[in-house]
Amino acid sequence: MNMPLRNSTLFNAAVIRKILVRSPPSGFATIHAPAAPFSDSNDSEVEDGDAASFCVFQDKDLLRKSQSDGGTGLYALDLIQRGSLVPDYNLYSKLLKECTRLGKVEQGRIVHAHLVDSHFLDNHLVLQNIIVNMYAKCGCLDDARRMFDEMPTKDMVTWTALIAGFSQNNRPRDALLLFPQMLRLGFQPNHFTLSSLLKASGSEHGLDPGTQLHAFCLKYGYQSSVYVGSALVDMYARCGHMDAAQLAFDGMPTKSEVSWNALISGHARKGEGEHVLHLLWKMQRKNFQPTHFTYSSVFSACASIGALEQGKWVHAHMIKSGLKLIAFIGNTLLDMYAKAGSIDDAKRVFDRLVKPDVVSWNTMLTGCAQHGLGKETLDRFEQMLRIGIEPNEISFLCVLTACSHSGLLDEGLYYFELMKNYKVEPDVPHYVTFVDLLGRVGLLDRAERFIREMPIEPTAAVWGALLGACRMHKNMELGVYAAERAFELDPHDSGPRMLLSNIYASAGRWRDVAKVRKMMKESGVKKQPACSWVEIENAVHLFVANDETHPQMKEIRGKWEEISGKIKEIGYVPDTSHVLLFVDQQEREEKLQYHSEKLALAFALLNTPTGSPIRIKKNIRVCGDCHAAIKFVSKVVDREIIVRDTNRFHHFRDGSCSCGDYW
DNA sequence: ACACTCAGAC
Repeated sequence: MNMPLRNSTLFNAAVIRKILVRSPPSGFATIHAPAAPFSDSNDSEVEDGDAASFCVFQDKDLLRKSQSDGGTGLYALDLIQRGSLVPDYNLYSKLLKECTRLGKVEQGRIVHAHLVDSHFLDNHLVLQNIIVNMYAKCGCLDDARRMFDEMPTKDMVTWTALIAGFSQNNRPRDALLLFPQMLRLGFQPNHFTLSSLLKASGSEHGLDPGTQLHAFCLKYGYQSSVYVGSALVDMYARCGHMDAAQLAFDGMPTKSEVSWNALISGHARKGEGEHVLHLLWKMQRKNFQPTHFTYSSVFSACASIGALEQGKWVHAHMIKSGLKLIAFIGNTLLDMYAKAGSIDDAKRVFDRLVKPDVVSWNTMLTGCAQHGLGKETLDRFEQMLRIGIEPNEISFLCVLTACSHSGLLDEGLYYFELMKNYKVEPDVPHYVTFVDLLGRVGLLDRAERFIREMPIEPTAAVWGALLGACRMHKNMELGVYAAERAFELDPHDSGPRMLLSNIYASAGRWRDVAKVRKMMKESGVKKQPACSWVEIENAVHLFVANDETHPQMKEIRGKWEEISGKIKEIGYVPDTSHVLLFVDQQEREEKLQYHSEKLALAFALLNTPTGSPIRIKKNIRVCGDCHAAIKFVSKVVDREIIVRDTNRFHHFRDGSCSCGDYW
């Protein structure tokens, strides 16, 4: 007799029996009615599943009664147990499928136990498969595996259910390892299996498994399946091979929204905002409706290039299309507004989320921290704890970043300690941020000691943080030491060398500057070219230092000269220590004048209405001279100027900056 | 009768 789980320790039989034989809940009349089905809500992510699960009961009366136990169907099981409801395959499978859909494993376990007890499961491959699938979908992979192992006969569905479980629950290795086993036993993968396996082979292990699977698909002709095709597109995109992804996409005989989304999200991950917007437009022209996935990718693409206007436009488009603002997409929308420079819009989106999750909170915290709202970040974090949202490592990283950006030493110390209470292990980024905090407030020696006493090996980034602090406080000796440590650990990063040459430059040690530059050249380290961009009327304009190529360059230079004259009148003195060149004072000043952010600013002043805020994005940190200049400009033109650099936002208004000259 | 592909915070 085949009773896979009868004696397994998976279930506490006593407990289950107790639940099964308990008397039906009383007082139906006092049970409050479920939420009105048509209540107006922005967020429809509220599980409507409880209502749906009632449909397993044909009997209206039974349906109403079953609501009393939350619609889980336990009441039905009671009836089965008492013999007043005769179970059949249909009822069992519907119950199990509902449990799967709603993620209610505990209820599913009870149904499972019941099936075991009643011997209904014996030799019933299909039901067994449904159970494997239920555990796998609910993330109980050990249970799924156990069930799988105990099944004397399996078919492709069994294998696929387990493989899909692993690949959907972030265990790609386990999914891929099943493939050879399956082949060895003579099972031939079909398009169900292959799409799951392809999903599991995105990036993590390089291109190898993916291409092998691709060969498999070709051999058996499965590449024409929409599922397999989309999974192929996604796999190549995740491995960073967008050309191969495009090829796979073009080769699909029939496409779906999912195929488009896989392609779009690939480009979005690469930060190719323009192209993503182009694809969104193209997708619609081909009569495919953008879905939540599509918009989510598009918003994150807009976030990465800081395209606020285009993002807003897409947002409006989404609203018009009738898609609701569910948490799924709300988080990326929130992130887009925060990253594109409008923290107020971000807050508005956050306030409208009905069920903000950890990710929503973290996104909001990051936004506040990056906009220099240190106190607010901490307040929100405390609020999050009060509400009972469990903070994770990213939450703490946000909090530490906020402390660092706002120079809140005591708070930083407190939260670093607090991590223990929430069983969050500090990782490299936390150490980097903490060193940054100590360094900024001038505790350089303490920062160094902290690095030495770290329980994990410091990385180049950790030393880099100390180096940055040394630059700020002009401590050359320690700076050089930190730079050397950083070089050792990561010879390919140009960051530490740039910082070091900055330190030398600000001390006027031009010889050393030259030495570092020579080193960089010899080791083949390439400095990332600095650029700034502004978005004006749905177009992004990009500038590099001393740019000559922009069609409006003459006017731009003219504008800057005019502004530059005005700010000098009210006290701006060019700080030429940021120009690392062996040139005379005059020439240095000239080079400085046309840093990319200044060009972008002049361009924006020329092309935007008076009084409107100006948003500039930059791919490296804003230099000290530009920072000083922009402060004066904000006063002279009486406008808010928002600059996003790699780390944070600077809000310039009326001659000062939100970062408190501290970045 | 059961199984598959597409978002997000650092």
